[in-house]
Amino acid sequence: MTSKLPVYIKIHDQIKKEIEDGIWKVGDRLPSERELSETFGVSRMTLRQAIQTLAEEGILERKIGSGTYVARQKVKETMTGTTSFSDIVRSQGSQPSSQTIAYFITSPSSSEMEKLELTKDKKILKMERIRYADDVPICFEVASIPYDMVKGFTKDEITTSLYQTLENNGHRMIGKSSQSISALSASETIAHYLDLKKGDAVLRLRQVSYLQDKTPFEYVRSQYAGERFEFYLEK
Amino acid sequence: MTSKLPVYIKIHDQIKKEIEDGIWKVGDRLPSERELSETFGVSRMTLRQAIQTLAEEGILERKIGSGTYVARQKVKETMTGTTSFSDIVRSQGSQPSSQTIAYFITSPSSSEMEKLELTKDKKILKMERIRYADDVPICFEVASIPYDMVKGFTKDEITTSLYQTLENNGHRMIGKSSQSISALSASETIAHYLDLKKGDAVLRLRQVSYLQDKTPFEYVRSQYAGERFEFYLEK
DNA sequence: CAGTGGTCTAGACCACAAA
DNA sequence: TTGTGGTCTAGACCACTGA
Repeated sequence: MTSKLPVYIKIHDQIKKEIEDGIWKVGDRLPSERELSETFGVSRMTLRQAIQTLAEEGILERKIGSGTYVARQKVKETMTGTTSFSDIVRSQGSQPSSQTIAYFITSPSSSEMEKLELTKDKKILKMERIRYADDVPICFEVASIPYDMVKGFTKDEITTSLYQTLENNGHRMIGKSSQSISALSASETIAHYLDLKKGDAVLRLRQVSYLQDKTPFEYVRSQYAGERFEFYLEK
Repeated sequence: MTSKLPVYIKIHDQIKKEIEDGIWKVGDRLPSERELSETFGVSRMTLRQAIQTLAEEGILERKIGSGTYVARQKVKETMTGTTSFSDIVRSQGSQPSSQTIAYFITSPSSSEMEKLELTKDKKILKMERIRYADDVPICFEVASIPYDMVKGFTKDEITTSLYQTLENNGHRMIGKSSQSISALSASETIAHYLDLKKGDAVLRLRQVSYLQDKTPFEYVRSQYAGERFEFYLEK
């Protein structure tokens, strides 16, 4: 239930929703903190905490001596970035889908412990899946997530859009990610998954994603069918 | 004067300094918020603001029910997104070099006309070269540049660092670039250049670079030995 | 000038971690 | 159970903005 959430989170969610619903438009000035605190029936400090989180997310903008305004919405790109498979596929006019090969909780390997900054007593959620564009296999990926990070979420919430779930339901702020890209020849297993011949060129992407406080929350290793996929980047 | 700074900023600075001075070491638990607020002679809310900013900077780590700890420092500043081959190689502790295979002026192909936004009466400067790290071949690349853009520069100015020459000598401001990355199998020619076997996995990078006024000034197609090179990105 | 966000106080109760 | 950080209150004064 949402009723156990802190008040300032609930206020945060409501104001955010009101902006999304168009009640407040870009550039609008919100009522003053004193007015809002009265409206919501909380102290000004609590109301300020809600405004604070919204400001950190870039949704609101505070101006000393003037007021609090709805900020112009910036690139939603930051949320998904260069590696959201679904968005890339959709932007090319195809339909993304995926098949989950494995989904289980286990202990972290040494590289997972290092990348996710975990101790060996922690558990991770591990997922393996094949991703498709219009039913053509494009990518095989293995994702590892600290189990503590997704405890309480449904499998669907985790597999469909982890980023969105963490931000909207988990109130975690997504930060940067570091990635490395290289090429290699397909193993027999990968060739089978991606409908390739063994030895065909494959693009390997390793990605560690972090929250805004620098806590790593996802380590993904992907192999893309080289001839069927391109990464596009802008700098 | 520091005296006009908010109290919580001054407390922030002092705690940060004490950590830098080694009074608190990584993993140490700080006194509780209640103790610290008494020590500094402020309310707990004010003290919490100081702790808050330090936590956001990753200097401190809070643990509910346990205490506040000095976080392990994770610096590793963002390696800027520049896909400068020389910089990447140097950052990995190797020595970059290159061998020019071809360097000539010609008419643009249709894809070059499109990417560089040229008409067919314009000329381009075309360069082919192999790039090395510590004398190991890493990459074969073909670069196309509108000839008007580099008229008057020496061959050395163009091949050594085109970006620097354009900015310093040409007074052109470099802007964004768009890139695509995919994987393919090495052709016989590429295999020869990069000391690979035909069919080995190769990373292909296509890059169009623009000035700040959106004028394209370089179109580069590179093929990297897949097993010898990785791209690192930060988003 | 009046109104705004920024800072600060001195309390309080809660959920959680560790002993 | 004790102590911790997390949340929350009902005030207060400040520096700044804009009319």
